[in-house]
Amino acid sequence: MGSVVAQSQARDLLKALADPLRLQIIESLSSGEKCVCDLIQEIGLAQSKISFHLKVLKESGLITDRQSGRWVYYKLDIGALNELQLWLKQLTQDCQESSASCENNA
Amino acid sequence: MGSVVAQSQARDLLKALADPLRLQIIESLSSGEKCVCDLIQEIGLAQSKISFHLKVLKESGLITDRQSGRWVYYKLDIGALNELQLWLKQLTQDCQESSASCENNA
DNA sequence: GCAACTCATCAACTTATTTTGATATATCAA
DNA sequence: TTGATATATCAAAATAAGTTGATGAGTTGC
Repeated sequence: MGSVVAQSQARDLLKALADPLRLQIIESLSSGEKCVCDLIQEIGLAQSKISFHLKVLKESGLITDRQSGRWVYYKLDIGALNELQLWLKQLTQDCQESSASCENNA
Repeated sequence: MGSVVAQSQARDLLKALADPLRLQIIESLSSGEKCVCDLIQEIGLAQSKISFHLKVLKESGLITDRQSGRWVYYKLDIGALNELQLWLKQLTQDCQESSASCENNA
């Protein structure tokens, strides 16, 4: 109901995460900052493809970049991940507050 | 790294959530169980459209349905939301464990 | 300067997703 | 049974997203 985390923000983050290749990148970056070349090697796909998805992730705010010489390093932005966590937490709370209206099949 | 929550599961949930209309439905259902007719009224869109997205959400496991007479009621499945929360939590933990490799711009 | 290297970008193409409008199925009430 | 209501489904059209291969821009070492 009274969402603290904007739906539009959550939507952008979710959309950015909703791609298998981008998830791979995200999970790879969870073990530390990497340059594009590292990601290309690790994931084993065309450079333009990786760059395309890095751009999407960057625009969503999930990752940040930093240039050093010829290399560009990317890392996760924990703030964005926290926003999403918060949004989810709210959702489950709202749900539980509204008279047992949530199923639990976990 | 050693992910407890499968990436593939997270991906399915993220993909299902990554649509503005489906997010609207999800947020609407966070205030309680609703029939399709309620959602149509609330959201103000074509029935086939709503039904289409309900199906996607149901297939992802985010919602469950129950028929009662001519009506079909949908509700959130908190278990799925918890899975996603867990996945996110792991991600941020992995990130923080790997030597301050995460940016915080929140 | 020049060549090699890292990465970004772009246009054309391919693929996936969503929307639309129509029709089908099931339930109920009369 | 008939007619109305609620929802699902489907094929076609529209839109969006991802891929590909090529080119461009900045950086470095020679």
